[in-house]
Amino acid sequence: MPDYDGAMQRSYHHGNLRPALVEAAVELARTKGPEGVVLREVARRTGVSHNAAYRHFTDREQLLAEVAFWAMGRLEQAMEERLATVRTREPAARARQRLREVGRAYVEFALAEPGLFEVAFSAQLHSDDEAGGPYGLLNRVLDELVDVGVLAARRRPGAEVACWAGVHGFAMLHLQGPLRGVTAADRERSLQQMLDLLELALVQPA
Amino acid sequence: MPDYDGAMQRSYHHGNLRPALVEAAVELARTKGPEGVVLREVARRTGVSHNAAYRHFTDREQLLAEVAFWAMGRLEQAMEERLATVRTREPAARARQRLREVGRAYVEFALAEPGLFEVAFSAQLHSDDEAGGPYGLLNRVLDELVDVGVLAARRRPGAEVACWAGVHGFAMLHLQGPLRGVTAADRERSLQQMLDLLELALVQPA
DNA sequence: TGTACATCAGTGAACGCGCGTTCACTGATGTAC
DNA sequence: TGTACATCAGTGAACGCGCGTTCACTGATGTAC
Repeated sequence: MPDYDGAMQRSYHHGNLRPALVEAAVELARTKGPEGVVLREVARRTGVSHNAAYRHFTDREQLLAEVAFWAMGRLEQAMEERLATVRTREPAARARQRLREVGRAYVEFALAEPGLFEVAFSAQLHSDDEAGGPYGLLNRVLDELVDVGVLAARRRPGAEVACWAGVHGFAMLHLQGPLRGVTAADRERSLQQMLDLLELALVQPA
Repeated sequence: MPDYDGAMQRSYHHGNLRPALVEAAVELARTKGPEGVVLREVARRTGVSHNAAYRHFTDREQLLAEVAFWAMGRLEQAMEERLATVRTREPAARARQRLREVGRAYVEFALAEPGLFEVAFSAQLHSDDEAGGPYGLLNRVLDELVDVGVLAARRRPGAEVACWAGVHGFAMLHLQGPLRGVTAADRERSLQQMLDLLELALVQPA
Protein backbone atom coordinates (compact mmCIF):
# COMPACT_ATOMS: atom_id res chain seq x y z
CA MET A 1 0.00 0.00 0.00
CA PRO A 2 1.63 3.24 -1.13
CA ASP A 3 2.06 5.96 1.38
CA TYR A 4 0.13 8.96 0.18
CA ASP A 5 1.33 11.74 2.38
CA GLY A 6 -1.60 14.01 1.84
CA ALA A 7 -0.96 16.55 -0.86
CA MET A 8 2.59 17.04 0.33
CA GLN A 9 5.17 16.11 -2.19
CA ARG A 10 8.01 14.96 -0.01
CA SER A 11 11.53 15.24 -1.21
CA TYR A 12 14.77 14.40 0.45
CA HIS A 13 15.21 17.98 1.52
CA HIS A 14 12.35 19.33 3.51
CA GLY A 15 13.23 22.89 2.68
CA ASN A 16 11.62 24.40 5.71
CA LEU A 17 12.41 21.99 8.46
CA ARG A 18 13.38 24.19 11.35
CA PRO A 19 10.13 26.16 11.60
CA ALA A 20 8.18 22.98 10.89
CA LEU A 21 9.84 21.29 13.84
CA VAL A 22 9.12 24.23 16.10
CA GLU A 23 5.52 24.20 15.01
CA ALA A 24 5.15 20.52 15.82
CA ALA A 25 6.89 21.04 19.14
CA VAL A 26 4.54 23.87 20.00
CA GLU A 27 1.58 21.67 19.27
CA LEU A 28 2.95 18.98 21.56
CA ALA A 29 3.67 21.53 24.26
CA ARG A 30 0.16 22.83 23.95
CA THR A 31 -1.48 19.47 24.48
CA LYS A 32 0.99 17.69 26.73
CA GLY A 33 3.22 20.25 28.38
CA PRO A 34 7.02 20.22 28.56
CA GLU A 35 7.29 16.46 29.03
CA GLY A 36 5.33 15.99 25.84
CA VAL A 37 7.91 17.70 23.70
CA VAL A 38 9.68 14.53 22.72
CA LEU A 39 12.22 14.77 19.96
CA ARG A 40 11.20 11.56 18.25
CA GLU A 41 7.54 12.51 18.28
CA VAL A 42 8.28 15.95 16.93
CA ALA A 43 10.18 14.34 14.07
CA ARG A 44 7.41 11.81 13.47
CA ARG A 45 4.81 14.56 13.18
CA THR A 46 6.99 16.50 10.80
CA GLY A 47 7.43 13.43 8.63
CA VAL A 48 11.16 13.34 9.03
CA SER A 49 13.62 10.90 10.51
CA HIS A 50 14.02 11.08 14.25
CA ASN A 51 17.46 12.61 14.19
CA ALA A 52 17.02 15.16 11.44
CA ALA A 53 16.36 17.71 14.13
CA TYR A 54 20.01 17.66 15.07
CA ARG A 55 20.79 19.64 11.93
CA HIS A 56 18.83 22.54 13.40
CA PHE A 57 19.06 22.23 17.16
CA THR A 58 21.97 21.11 19.27
CA ASP A 59 19.64 19.09 21.50
CA ARG A 60 16.16 18.76 22.87
CA GLU A 61 16.74 21.52 25.38
CA GLN A 62 17.33 24.04 22.65
CA LEU A 63 14.15 23.12 20.84
CA LEU A 64 12.24 23.44 24.09
CA ALA A 65 13.72 26.88 24.66
CA GLU A 66 12.47 27.90 21.25
CA VAL A 67 8.99 26.78 22.20
CA ALA A 68 9.22 28.65 25.48
CA PHE A 69 10.19 31.81 23.69
CA TRP A 70 7.28 31.42 21.32
CA ALA A 71 4.89 30.79 24.21
CA MET A 72 6.08 33.91 26.00
CA GLY A 73 5.30 35.85 22.86
CA ARG A 74 1.80 34.44 22.81
CA LEU A 75 1.23 35.39 26.41
CA GLU A 76 2.39 38.90 25.72
CA GLN A 77 0.16 39.05 22.68
CA ALA A 78 -2.84 37.95 24.72
CA MET A 79 -2.12 40.72 27.19
CA GLU A 80 -1.77 43.32 24.47
CA GLU A 81 -5.03 42.27 22.91
CA ARG A 82 -6.78 42.65 26.20
CA LEU A 83 -5.31 46.08 26.72
CA ALA A 84 -6.56 47.12 23.32
CA THR A 85 -10.14 46.49 24.40
CA VAL A 86 -10.10 49.07 27.19
CA ARG A 87 -12.43 51.88 26.16
CA THR A 88 -12.42 53.96 29.33
CA ARG A 89 -11.23 57.51 28.61
CA GLU A 90 -10.80 59.13 31.99
CA PRO A 91 -7.04 58.69 32.65
CA ALA A 92 -7.12 57.42 36.23
CA ALA A 93 -9.94 54.97 35.63
CA ARG A 94 -8.31 53.93 32.37
CA ALA A 95 -4.98 53.13 34.00
CA ARG A 96 -6.71 51.11 36.71
CA GLN A 97 -8.71 49.22 34.14
CA ARG A 98 -5.58 48.49 32.16
CA LEU A 99 -3.90 46.95 35.20
CA ARG A 100 -6.89 44.70 35.74
CA GLU A 101 -6.88 43.58 32.14
CA VAL A 102 -3.22 42.73 32.24
CA GLY A 103 -3.76 40.55 35.29
CA ARG A 104 -6.85 38.95 33.89
CA ALA A 105 -5.16 38.18 30.59
CA TYR A 106 -2.29 36.49 32.41
CA VAL A 107 -4.57 34.22 34.41
CA GLU A 108 -6.82 33.44 31.50
CA PHE A 109 -3.94 32.56 29.25
CA ALA A 110 -2.52 30.22 31.87
CA LEU A 111 -5.85 28.47 32.29
CA ALA A 112 -6.61 28.32 28.58
CA GLU A 113 -3.14 27.14 27.54
CA PRO A 114 -1.71 25.28 30.51
CA GLY A 115 0.82 23.40 28.42
CA LEU A 116 2.28 26.49 26.81
CA PHE A 117 2.19 28.34 30.09
CA GLU A 118 4.17 25.62 31.81
CA VAL A 119 6.74 25.43 29.05
CA ALA A 120 7.14 29.20 29.06
CA PHE A 121 8.15 29.04 32.70
CA SER A 122 10.03 25.78 32.73
CA ALA A 123 12.70 26.58 30.17
CA GLN A 124 15.58 28.85 30.93
CA LEU A 125 14.91 32.01 29.03
CA HIS A 126 18.16 33.89 29.28
CA SER A 127 16.39 37.11 28.49
CA ASP A 128 17.17 39.40 31.36
CA ASP A 129 15.51 41.84 29.04
CA GLU A 130 13.14 43.44 31.49
CA ALA A 131 11.84 45.92 29.00
CA GLY A 132 10.02 43.43 26.84
CA GLY A 133 7.72 40.49 27.32
CA PRO A 134 4.85 40.11 29.74
CA TYR A 135 6.96 41.48 32.57
CA GLY A 136 7.81 44.63 30.64
CA LEU A 137 4.16 45.11 29.82
CA LEU A 138 3.20 44.91 33.48
CA ASN A 139 5.88 47.42 34.36
CA ARG A 140 4.60 49.81 31.74
CA VAL A 141 1.05 49.63 33.05
CA LEU A 142 2.23 50.26 36.59
CA ASP A 143 4.18 53.26 35.37
CA GLU A 144 1.02 54.58 33.82
CA LEU A 145 -0.66 54.35 37.19
CA VAL A 146 2.07 56.54 38.62
CA ASP A 147 1.96 59.02 35.74
CA VAL A 148 -1.73 59.44 36.19
CA GLY A 149 -1.41 59.99 39.91
CA VAL A 150 -3.21 56.86 41.06
CA LEU A 151 -0.22 54.99 42.40
CA ALA A 152 2.06 56.83 44.81
CA ALA A 153 5.57 56.90 43.42
CA ARG A 154 7.03 55.64 46.67
CA ARG A 155 4.89 52.55 46.40
CA ARG A 156 5.87 51.87 42.84
CA PRO A 157 9.05 49.84 43.43
CA GLY A 158 8.28 46.22 44.12
CA ALA A 159 4.70 46.59 42.96
CA GLU A 160 5.41 44.60 39.80
CA VAL A 161 6.65 41.62 41.77
CA ALA A 162 3.63 41.66 44.04
CA CYS A 163 1.22 41.86 41.11
CA TRP A 164 3.03 39.22 39.18
CA ALA A 165 3.19 36.92 42.18
CA GLY A 166 -0.53 37.34 42.71
CA VAL A 167 -1.63 36.37 39.25
CA HIS A 168 1.03 33.71 38.86
CA GLY A 169 0.14 32.06 42.14
CA PHE A 170 -3.53 32.31 41.34
CA ALA A 171 -2.98 30.53 38.08
CA MET A 172 -0.75 27.83 39.58
CA LEU A 173 -3.09 27.05 42.44
CA HIS A 174 -5.97 26.59 40.04
CA LEU A 175 -3.97 24.79 37.39
CA GLN A 176 -1.88 22.23 39.21
CA GLY A 177 -2.45 23.07 42.84
CA PRO A 178 -5.06 22.37 45.47
CA LEU A 179 -7.62 24.68 43.87
CA ARG A 180 -7.62 22.58 40.73
CA GLY A 181 -11.14 21.35 41.40
CA VAL A 182 -12.75 24.74 41.89
CA THR A 183 -15.57 25.55 39.46
CA ALA A 184 -15.10 28.18 36.78
CA ALA A 185 -17.67 30.40 38.46
CA ASP A 186 -15.95 30.26 41.85
CA ARG A 187 -12.63 30.83 40.22
CA GLU A 188 -13.94 33.89 38.45
CA ARG A 189 -15.27 35.28 41.71
CA SER A 190 -11.93 34.73 43.40
CA LEU A 191 -10.13 36.38 40.54
CA GLN A 192 -12.33 39.45 40.77
CA GLN A 193 -11.70 39.66 44.48
CA MET A 194 -7.98 39.33 44.06
CA LEU A 195 -7.86 42.00 41.41
CA ASP A 196 -9.97 44.24 43.66
CA LEU A 197 -7.54 43.66 46.47
CA LEU A 198 -4.50 44.50 44.40
CA GLU A 199 -6.13 47.60 43.01
CA LEU A 200 -7.21 48.70 46.45
CA ALA A 201 -3.72 48.26 47.81
CA LEU A 202 -2.06 50.19 45.03
CA VAL A 203 -4.54 53.01 45.01
CA GLN A 204 -3.90 54.02 48.61
CA PRO A 205 -2.51 57.51 49.13
CA ALA A 206 0.65 58.38 51.08
CA MET B 1 34.59 -9.15 50.92
CA PRO B 2 31.81 -9.40 53.47
CA ASP B 3 29.15 -6.77 53.44
CA TYR B 4 29.20 -5.04 56.80
CA ASP B 5 26.03 -3.07 56.86
CA GLY B 6 27.02 -0.70 59.61
CA ALA B 7 25.76 -1.83 62.97
CA MET B 8 22.50 -2.96 61.44
CA GLN B 9 21.84 -6.62 61.83
CA ARG B 10 19.85 -7.38 58.75
CA SER B 11 17.37 -10.15 58.74
CA TYR B 12 15.03 -11.35 56.11
CA HIS B 13 12.21 -9.36 57.60
CA HIS B 14 12.96 -5.71 57.93
CA GLY B 15 10.37 -5.24 60.62
CA ASN B 16 9.80 -1.57 59.99
CA LEU B 17 9.91 -1.28 56.26
CA ARG B 18 7.04 1.03 55.45
CA PRO B 19 8.20 4.00 57.51
CA ALA B 20 11.77 3.34 56.44
CA LEU B 21 10.74 3.56 52.79
CA VAL B 22 8.84 6.77 53.39
CA GLU B 23 11.85 8.24 55.14
CA ALA B 24 14.14 7.39 52.24
CA ALA B 25 11.58 8.76 49.80
CA VAL B 26 11.36 11.99 51.76
CA GLU B 27 15.11 12.36 51.62
CA LEU B 28 15.09 11.88 47.87
CA ALA B 29 12.24 14.34 47.49
CA ARG B 30 14.13 16.86 49.56
CA THR B 31 17.25 16.74 47.44
CA LYS B 32 15.85 15.96 44.00
CA GLY B 33 12.19 16.82 43.94
CA PRO B 34 9.34 14.61 42.72
CA GLU B 35 11.29 13.13 39.82
CA GLY B 36 13.92 11.99 42.26
CA VAL B 37 11.57 9.75 44.14
CA VAL B 38 12.45 6.63 42.21
CA LEU B 39 11.19 3.35 43.56
CA ARG B 40 14.38 1.44 42.90
CA GLU B 41 16.53 4.09 44.54
CA VAL B 42 14.26 4.24 47.56
CA ALA B 43 14.63 0.48 47.92
CA ARG B 44 18.39 0.66 47.43
CA ARG B 45 18.74 3.22 50.19
CA THR B 46 16.62 1.18 52.51
CA GLY B 47 18.76 -1.88 51.83
CA VAL B 48 15.93 -3.92 50.45
CA SER B 49 15.15 -5.49 47.11
CA HIS B 50 13.69 -3.16 44.54
CA ASN B 51 10.23 -4.59 44.64
CA ALA B 52 9.80 -5.06 48.35
CA ALA B 53 7.98 -1.75 48.38
CA TYR B 54 5.04 -3.39 46.67
CA ARG B 55 4.14 -5.05 49.93
CA HIS B 56 3.42 -1.64 51.40
CA PHE B 57 2.38 0.58 48.53
CA THR B 58 0.33 -0.26 45.50
CA ASP B 59 2.64 1.76 43.28
CA ARG B 60 5.04 4.65 43.09
CA GLU B 61 2.22 7.14 43.04
CA GLN B 62 1.01 6.05 46.43
CA LEU B 63 4.45 6.40 47.96
CA LEU B 64 4.76 9.86 46.48
CA ALA B 65 1.41 10.81 47.93
CA GLU B 66 2.68 9.74 51.33
CA VAL B 67 5.68 12.01 50.92
CA ALA B 68 3.44 14.86 49.82
CA PHE B 69 1.29 14.42 52.91
CA TRP B 70 4.36 14.46 55.10
CA ALA B 71 5.69 17.58 53.37
CA MET B 72 2.41 19.36 53.87
CA GLY B 73 2.68 18.59 57.54
CA ARG B 74 6.15 20.09 57.64
CA LEU B 75 4.97 23.24 55.94
CA GLU B 76 2.17 23.58 58.43
CA GLN B 77 4.59 22.98 61.27
CA ALA B 78 6.91 25.69 59.97
CA MET B 79 3.99 28.09 59.90
CA GLU B 80 2.91 27.18 63.42
CA GLU B 81 6.41 27.68 64.72
CA ARG B 82 6.52 31.10 63.19
CA LEU B 83 3.20 32.01 64.69
CA ALA B 84 4.46 30.97 68.09
CA THR B 85 7.19 33.60 67.94
CA VAL B 86 4.79 36.55 67.72
CA ARG B 87 5.08 38.50 70.97
CA THR B 88 2.91 41.49 70.16
CA ARG B 89 0.08 41.80 72.68
CA GLU B 90 -2.21 44.48 71.32
CA PRO B 91 -4.90 42.44 69.51
CA ALA B 92 -5.08 44.33 66.20
CA ALA B 93 -1.31 44.59 65.78
CA ARG B 94 -0.97 41.00 66.88
CA ALA B 95 -3.41 39.71 64.28
CA ARG B 96 -1.66 41.68 61.56
CA GLN B 97 1.69 40.39 62.63
CA ARG B 98 0.39 36.84 62.62
CA LEU B 99 -0.78 37.18 59.05
CA ARG B 100 2.66 38.40 58.02
CA GLU B 101 4.36 35.52 59.75
CA VAL B 102 2.13 32.97 58.07
CA GLY B 103 2.99 34.41 54.68
CA ARG B 104 6.66 34.67 55.44
CA ALA B 105 6.82 31.11 56.74
CA TYR B 106 5.20 29.85 53.55
CA VAL B 107 7.69 31.59 51.30
CA GLU B 108 10.68 30.69 53.42
CA PHE B 109 9.71 27.06 53.58
CA ALA B 110 9.35 26.92 49.81
CA LEU B 111 12.76 28.48 49.29
CA ALA B 112 14.47 26.41 51.96
CA GLU B 113 12.92 23.10 50.92
CA PRO B 114 12.16 23.40 47.23
CA GLY B 115 12.01 19.65 46.69
CA LEU B 116 9.51 19.03 49.45
CA PHE B 117 7.51 22.07 48.42
CA GLU B 118 7.22 20.84 44.88
CA VAL B 119 6.22 17.36 45.94
CA ALA B 120 3.63 18.73 48.31
CA PHE B 121 1.95 20.47 45.41
CA SER B 122 2.53 17.94 42.69
CA ALA B 123 0.79 14.96 44.24
CA GLN B 124 -2.93 14.68 44.38
CA LEU B 125 -3.84 15.22 48.00
CA HIS B 126 -7.47 14.20 48.15
CA SER B 127 -7.88 16.13 51.36
CA ASP B 128 -10.68 18.54 50.69
CA ASP B 129 -10.28 19.06 54.38
CA GLU B 130 -10.19 22.81 54.43
CA ALA B 131 -10.04 23.00 58.19
CA GLY B 132 -6.54 21.59 58.52
CA GLY B 133 -3.21 22.08 56.87
CA PRO B 134 -1.54 25.28 55.77
CA TYR B 135 -4.72 26.46 54.13
CA GLY B 136 -6.72 25.99 57.32
CA LEU B 137 -4.10 27.89 59.24
CA LEU B 138 -4.30 30.84 56.87
CA ASN B 139 -8.06 30.86 57.15
CA ARG B 140 -7.83 30.91 60.91
CA VAL B 141 -5.48 33.87 60.90
CA LEU B 142 -7.73 35.79 58.53
CA ASP B 143 -10.67 35.07 60.81
CA GLU B 144 -8.69 36.54 63.68
CA LEU B 145 -8.26 39.72 61.67
CA VAL B 146 -12.02 39.93 61.36
CA ASP B 147 -12.64 39.17 65.03
CA VAL B 148 -10.28 41.89 66.04
CA GLY B 149 -11.92 44.41 63.75
CA VAL B 150 -9.01 44.92 61.38
CA LEU B 151 -10.46 43.18 58.37
CA ALA B 152 -13.94 44.20 57.29
CA ALA B 153 -16.21 41.15 57.28
CA ARG B 154 -17.42 41.90 53.79
CA ARG B 155 -13.89 41.67 52.54
CA ARG B 156 -13.18 38.41 54.26
CA PRO B 157 -14.47 36.00 51.60
CA GLY B 158 -11.87 35.38 48.95
CA ALA B 159 -9.12 36.95 51.00
CA GLU B 160 -7.55 33.56 51.67
CA VAL B 161 -7.20 32.82 47.98
CA ALA B 162 -5.63 36.20 47.28
CA CYS B 163 -3.13 35.81 50.12
CA TRP B 164 -2.32 32.28 49.19
CA ALA B 165 -1.88 33.19 45.54
CA GLY B 166 0.46 36.00 46.50
CA VAL B 167 2.86 33.94 48.56
CA HIS B 168 2.62 30.92 46.30
CA GLY B 169 3.34 32.94 43.19
CA PHE B 170 6.14 34.77 44.94
CA ALA B 171 7.74 31.47 45.86
CA MET B 172 7.31 29.95 42.40
CA LEU B 173 8.71 32.94 40.56
CA HIS B 174 11.80 32.91 42.73
CA LEU B 175 12.16 29.16 42.79
CA GLN B 176 11.67 28.00 39.23
CA GLY B 177 10.54 31.12 37.45
CA PRO B 178 12.16 34.15 35.93
CA LEU B 179 13.09 35.66 39.31
CA ARG B 180 15.27 32.65 40.05
CA GLY B 181 18.43 34.71 39.79
CA VAL B 182 17.41 37.48 42.16
CA THR B 183 19.69 37.92 45.17
CA ALA B 184 18.49 37.00 48.63
CA ALA B 185 18.56 40.64 49.70
CA ASP B 186 16.42 41.80 46.77
CA ARG B 187 14.09 38.94 47.33
CA GLU B 188 13.68 39.87 50.96
CA ARG B 189 12.89 43.44 50.00
CA SER B 190 10.27 42.28 47.51
CA LEU B 191 8.76 40.01 50.09
CA GLN B 192 8.45 42.82 52.61
CA GLN B 193 6.80 44.98 50.00
CA MET B 194 4.37 42.30 49.01
CA LEU B 195 3.39 41.61 52.59
CA ASP B 196 2.95 45.35 53.12
CA LEU B 197 0.72 45.49 50.09
CA LEU B 198 -1.46 42.62 51.23
CA GLU B 199 -1.77 44.02 54.71
CA LEU B 200 -2.59 47.45 53.38
CA ALA B 201 -5.29 46.04 51.14
CA LEU B 202 -6.92 43.99 53.88
CA VAL B 203 -6.82 46.71 56.48
CA GLN B 204 -8.92 49.15 54.47
CA PRO B 205 -12.25 50.13 56.05
CA ALA B 206 -15.67 49.81 54.40
C1' DT C 1 6.38 -28.15 74.77
C1' DG C 2 6.25 -29.59 69.99
C1' DT C 3 4.55 -29.56 65.53
C1' DA C 4 1.84 -28.52 61.20
C1' DC C 5 0.51 -25.14 58.49
C1' DA C 6 -1.34 -20.66 56.87
C1' DT C 7 0.15 -16.26 56.17
C1' DC C 8 3.09 -12.56 55.74
C1' DA C 9 7.21 -10.09 53.96
C1' DG C 10 10.83 -10.47 51.55
C1' DT C 11 13.93 -12.06 46.93
C1' DG C 12 15.93 -12.33 42.00
C1' DA C 13 15.14 -12.60 37.31
C1' DA C 14 12.85 -10.81 33.57
C1' DC C 15 9.97 -7.80 30.49
C1' DG C 16 8.89 -3.97 27.94
C1' DC C 17 9.24 0.69 27.43
C1' DG C 18 10.60 4.78 24.68
C1' DC C 19 13.73 7.88 25.02
C1' DG C 20 18.11 11.05 23.61
C1' DT C 21 21.99 10.75 21.20
C1' DT C 22 25.78 9.11 18.06
C1' DC C 23 27.61 6.90 14.00
C1' DA C 24 28.62 6.21 9.31
C1' DC C 25 26.22 6.94 5.54
C1' DT C 26 23.63 9.05 1.19
C1' DG C 27 20.90 12.16 -1.64
C1' DA C 28 20.41 16.94 -3.14
C1' DT C 29 22.08 21.50 -4.02
C1' DG C 30 24.96 25.31 -5.36
C1' DT C 31 29.06 27.23 -7.14
C1' DA C 32 33.69 27.81 -9.59
C1' DC C 33 35.60 27.26 -13.78
C1' DT D 1 26.32 24.93 -21.09
C1' DG D 2 28.65 21.22 -18.72
C1' DT D 3 31.17 19.29 -15.18
C1' DA D 4 33.75 18.53 -10.70
C1' DC D 5 33.38 18.98 -6.22
C1' DA D 6 32.42 20.93 -1.59
C1' DT D 7 28.83 21.40 1.39
C1' DC D 8 24.50 20.92 3.30
C1' DA D 9 20.44 18.30 4.98
C1' DG D 10 18.66 14.33 5.35
C1' DT D 11 18.63 8.69 6.61
C1' DG D 12 18.66 4.08 9.28
C1' DA D 13 20.73 1.29 12.56
C1' DA D 14 22.43 0.97 16.97
C1' DC D 15 23.62 1.99 21.91
C1' DG D 16 22.82 2.57 26.54
C1' DC D 17 19.87 4.05 29.88
C1' DG D 18 17.13 3.14 34.14
C1' DC D 19 12.83 2.83 35.07
C1' DG D 20 8.05 0.60 36.92
C1' DT D 21 6.03 -3.49 37.30
C1' DT D 22 5.09 -8.58 37.33
C1' DC D 23 6.23 -13.37 38.13
C1' DA D 24 7.23 -17.41 40.62
C1' DC D 25 9.76 -18.11 44.39
C1' DT D 26 11.54 -18.55 49.53
C1' DG D 27 12.51 -17.45 54.34
C1' DA D 28 10.39 -16.04 58.67
C1' DT D 29 6.62 -15.70 61.85
C1' DG D 30 2.61 -16.72 64.53
C1' DT D 31 -1.03 -19.60 65.90
C1' DA D 32 -4.14 -23.80 66.69
C1' DC D 33 -3.98 -27.96 68.63
